[in-house]
Amino acid sequence: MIVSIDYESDTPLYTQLYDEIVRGIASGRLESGENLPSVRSLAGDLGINLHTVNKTYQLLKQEGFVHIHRQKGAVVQPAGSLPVTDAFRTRMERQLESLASEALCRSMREEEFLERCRSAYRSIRPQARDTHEGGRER
Amino acid sequence: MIVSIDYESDTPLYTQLYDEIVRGIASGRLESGENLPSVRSLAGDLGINLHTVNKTYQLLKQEGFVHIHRQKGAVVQPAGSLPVTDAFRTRMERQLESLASEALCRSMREEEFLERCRSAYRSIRPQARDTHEGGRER
DNA sequence: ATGTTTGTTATACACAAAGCATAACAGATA
DNA sequence: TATCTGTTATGCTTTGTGTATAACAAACAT
Repeated sequence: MIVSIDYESDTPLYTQLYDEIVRGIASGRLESGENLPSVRSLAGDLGINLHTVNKTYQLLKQEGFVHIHRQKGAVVQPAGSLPVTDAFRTRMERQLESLASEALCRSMREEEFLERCRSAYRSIRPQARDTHEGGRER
Repeated sequence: MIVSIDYESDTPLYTQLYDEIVRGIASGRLESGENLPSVRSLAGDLGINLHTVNKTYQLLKQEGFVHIHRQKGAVVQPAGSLPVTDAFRTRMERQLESLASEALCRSMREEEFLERCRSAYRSIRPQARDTHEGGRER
């Protein structure tokens, strides 16, 4: 698993790490049942503190993306096992409306806005044709 | 102009204020050439410090949403005057991919994802039919 | 001219978040 | 038993957020 961290970014390290792992799960690069590296080894590879990685893992556990067993480490949950919660819906709506507002201020038309949304979605799983229920990976 | 601030939110006050004003401009509720309230009066109305409002105005000025003249205060720039910068494109792409990743993990299909994007866009300007070039407001 | 309102700048302070360092504990495994 | 795992506990520094107070300069109304 390759993760890249940007120390210049203004987004916290644990948030960057969280986003990258969620993306990995969504893309299928991190398969269900796979083990994430231990907090110590990942922290060592990235050159950051163990607690920063641990904070990321706690968030992932809290959101249901991984389960954590002692000694086995963090294991990726099946992608379809997570529901679309109200909290996620609300957060998504808020972020989208914020983006749409700025896009409108820059006179980006609905077409282009939606095209960018579509290409963002497809950039995560370029190979997926219709992957909603079954969970067929490859 | 009505702005609501949530003190319980984890997003900073100046960011909330920024988002609300940008939304106001995008929606047309804040028209081009209109004056924003002074930093002191808005701070007074919201019950927050003048510097917090000033920080928001500085951000808005920096991004080109308003111009600031002494004594006249902050005036809203015409909505079409802002270009789609590379910085905005990059930020939009990053946020969309992050949202799409989580949506995919929750097995939200492309249809629903795009439908939510569309409804977010339209919720900003419910009346706009095709407002791309001319800047016809009403 | 004078006083008021405007944005602007400068300090200082309190509080929380982020990140790091170090250490220790408990469970699982070889 | 030794080693790896996640976990918890302190302590510390740096940065971001928000407030408080004060002062300055430009524009405007009287």
